[in-house]
Amino acid sequence: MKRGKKAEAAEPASGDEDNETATPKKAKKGKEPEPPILYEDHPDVTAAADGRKANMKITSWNVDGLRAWVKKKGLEWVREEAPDVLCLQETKCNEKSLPAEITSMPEFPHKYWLSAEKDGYSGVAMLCKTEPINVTYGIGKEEHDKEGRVITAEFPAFFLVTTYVPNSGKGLVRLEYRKTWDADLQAYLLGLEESKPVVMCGDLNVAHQEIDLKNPKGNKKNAGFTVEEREAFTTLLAAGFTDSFRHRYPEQANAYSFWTYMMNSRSKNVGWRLDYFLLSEGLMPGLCDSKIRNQAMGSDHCPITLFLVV
Amino acid sequence: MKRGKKAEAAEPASGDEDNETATPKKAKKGKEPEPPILYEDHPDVTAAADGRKANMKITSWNVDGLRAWVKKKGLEWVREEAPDVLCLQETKCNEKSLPAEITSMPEFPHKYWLSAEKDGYSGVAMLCKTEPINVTYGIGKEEHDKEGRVITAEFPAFFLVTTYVPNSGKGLVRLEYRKTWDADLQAYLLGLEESKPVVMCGDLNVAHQEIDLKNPKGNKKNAGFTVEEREAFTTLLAAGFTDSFRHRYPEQANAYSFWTYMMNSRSKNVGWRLDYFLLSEGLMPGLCDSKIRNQAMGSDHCPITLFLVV
DNA sequence: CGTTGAATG
DNA sequence: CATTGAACG
Repeated sequence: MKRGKKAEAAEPASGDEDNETATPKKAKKGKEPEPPILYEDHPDVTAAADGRKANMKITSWNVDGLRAWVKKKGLEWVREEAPDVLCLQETKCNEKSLPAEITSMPEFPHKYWLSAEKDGYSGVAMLCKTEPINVTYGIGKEEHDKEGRVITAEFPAFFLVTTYVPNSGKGLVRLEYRKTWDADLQAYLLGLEESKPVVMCGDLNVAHQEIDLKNPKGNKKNAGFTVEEREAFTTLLAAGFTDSFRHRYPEQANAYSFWTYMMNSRSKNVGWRLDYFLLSEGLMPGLCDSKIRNQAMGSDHCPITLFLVV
Repeated sequence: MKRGKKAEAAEPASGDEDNETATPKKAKKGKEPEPPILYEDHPDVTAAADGRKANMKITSWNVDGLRAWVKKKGLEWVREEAPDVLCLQETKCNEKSLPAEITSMPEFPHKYWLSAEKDGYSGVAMLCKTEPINVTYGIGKEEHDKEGRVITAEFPAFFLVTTYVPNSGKGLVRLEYRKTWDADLQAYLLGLEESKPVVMCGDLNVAHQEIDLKNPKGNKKNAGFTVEEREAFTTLLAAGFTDSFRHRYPEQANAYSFWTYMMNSRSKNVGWRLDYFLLSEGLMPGLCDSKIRNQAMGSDHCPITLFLVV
């Protein structure tokens, strides 16, 4: 496996995780600038606790419109990052309209696309350096599958599932649908796990705990931070999945992967952590690092990257 | 009255109109570049045949979206042109969304806006240096007036009507409505004329004769060059109006005011003359010049300018 | 605030 | 080909 420059320059894991996970002193006055996000300054950890080197680098990014994101040089960042697998959400692009810059990308000879019935809505993609054993689309329920939200790739040691979870909408108009989705997705993942461990990544459209968004108090009635969405996430973790970022950085505040375009939220780091890598129990010993690439621009989400040994 | 630099630099009318109206030799081979449009190189004529100097300069422009046109520096051209009255069509903007650049323009202290019921559709405006005696909106028929297509300003010596005539649509789906419109507009104009002569300007959405568009043969079934639209225009002229440009330049070919954005039509001068100043009989002795400003960019139409003595 | 297709021209 | 508001986020 080839890895990107940053990964190759990184030192192996060395017991310095305590520093990385230290919570910076919280600014008490509302208008003061937030403390820097220290974990981002740390080099990627590319070996597991047992010393094995990562052999799988996976990046996930909600691109909020693939065509605009390509124009904004999203692919140049991807080339630098050089993951083995690139998972994209909210492509909003059917296969016939894909820009040549991405369909012809030689770094990823194996490309999988899924779009919604409705044009310009939802849509996910997975691009791979090495060919998966098998690739499937959707989760086997027409109600969900017409929205183009899930691609599953089977690799020798695990399933990789990328998903764009339905937004519950303004006024929570789609929260009921979302609850059906959450139950059906969990059932799907547990089904997969009967044969192999699973990595699930993507825009899960929920901030799990108060630490996962800037303004928890004001958002308890808003899509992405309702009790229902948060509890479904808790239930999924209880069923055997681990939130890899939070596992690595249990106390890290101000670490977000989404900022609304409105009100200059990103420059003020008023954000949400909505993008995740969840890992089955069996994969946890191989977890090297789980990072949020909050400097990468081109969407209202930033990419996240997982380093894994399998 | 203040006039623009170009107008003040122009010599008075001097009997050289024959040169201005000479038809350039027509290129016979289809792919050869069209001859230059000679009349455009001539200075504006700012006096009438009887020697009186123009005291009214009126510009009309279909801006195809006022907000985009402002961003494309349409107003800078207007400042250079410095007309006494500026008539705009297809503003596609309700009054609350007007850019400050135009609502605050000191050159035109008197501004009149009309938009369609449907947002982002149709809409006309009239901006004046001096205040009209009276201004009215529409032509008194609800069916037409909800589309925001006519503003009438009464000046001491004449009515000025600016209009955006309904397009008959792809497949002529709206030709029947257009025929109603053409009849009703003519009735409206003749009603005005009973008290004062009339100048009507705007996007009339018809090329009158074969000379008025590049490809007459191919457009006989298309909106803007159907027999019905052309005959309605002929009927209007027969009722006492004169096409001021064609009167001044009776043989001038390749003189267009509209080019579709498609197929690089403008760079090839594959266009239509759709924008007009029509004058009542009584105003004809005061006609100085009627020009097509085909160098002005910012829309798929270019502006036209009338010089008049009243 | 920003992306997308639909309507309109 | 270009502008606009609607849907969605």
